[in-house]
Amino acid sequence: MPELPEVETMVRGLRPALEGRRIAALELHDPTMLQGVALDEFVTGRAGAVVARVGRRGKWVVVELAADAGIIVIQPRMTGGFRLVEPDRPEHVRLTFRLANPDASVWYCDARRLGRFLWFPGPEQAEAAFARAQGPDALEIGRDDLAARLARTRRAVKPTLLDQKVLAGIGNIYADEILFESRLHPLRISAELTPAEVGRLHAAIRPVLRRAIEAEGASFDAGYRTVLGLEGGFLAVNAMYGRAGLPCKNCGGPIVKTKIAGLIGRPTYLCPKCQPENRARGRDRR
DNA sequence: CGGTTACCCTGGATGC
DNA sequence: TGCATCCAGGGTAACC
Repeated sequence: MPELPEVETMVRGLRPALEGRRIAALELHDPTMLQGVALDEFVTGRAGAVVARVGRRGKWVVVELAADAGIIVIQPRMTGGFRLVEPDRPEHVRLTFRLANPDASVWYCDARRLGRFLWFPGPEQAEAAFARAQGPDALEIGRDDLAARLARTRRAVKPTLLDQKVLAGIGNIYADEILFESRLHPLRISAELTPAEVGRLHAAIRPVLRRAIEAEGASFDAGYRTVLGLEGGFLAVNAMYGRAGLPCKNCGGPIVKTKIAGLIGRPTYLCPKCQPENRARGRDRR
């Protein structure tokens, strides 16, 4: 579920609960979700550590510990999220941060268990892992950098936006919002976008993500919630996702839900009129 | 290298 | 009502 705005909302909610606090114990309820470090080392080595900082890297949550206790990375993937305040222990808890003085628990919950926990002994190792998996953050990438990365591939532009190595943070919901905002068809060839089109695309990314962060993310069904268990409000104000058959906010025509090549089975929402597949004056119209 | 596909999981919604 | 099927915000590995 969580894309950049949802993860950013989680991180903002986690900071006051975790930063400066001592972890009395880490409880890992599903060891198969831990990667790259032995269960025993992960758990025993973190007991007593103090959380120095909580941050975000693309769609990953980064928990930096003080005094050489290393860096915990949590990838929520599809159904992961955190809970701070619940009347009872929430469902599907996979990792618990137990805090002392005063006693408190921060729960990581993940119905489908697709999420992953990583641990790195220091910033160098964490940086190396980030660099291996992710390009620049979608909120920070410059226009020229984006242009160069698009020029490098003949993939369709939507799969390129979803490739975390190109830029980090955009997922299936926000890719559609961004492409609509920039009036680009998701199947346009990345390397064939004109400088003006790349400019529109770049100009759309930050405002769309910022708007979603203000709304505290996008919630539907029993999926993503804030750390307080509240729904994010983005799907009440968005333009595309989940709006098949409803009027396009630009032209009033019906929004189409479809599947496109290059993505496994994920839905794509677009307005065929506002996001034409062929460039208006293109000569290679088929 | 670039691109495609299977697969990891489970719960909720939909269809018969 | 009960059961089968489909669907989902992500990411990796294997393959062509």
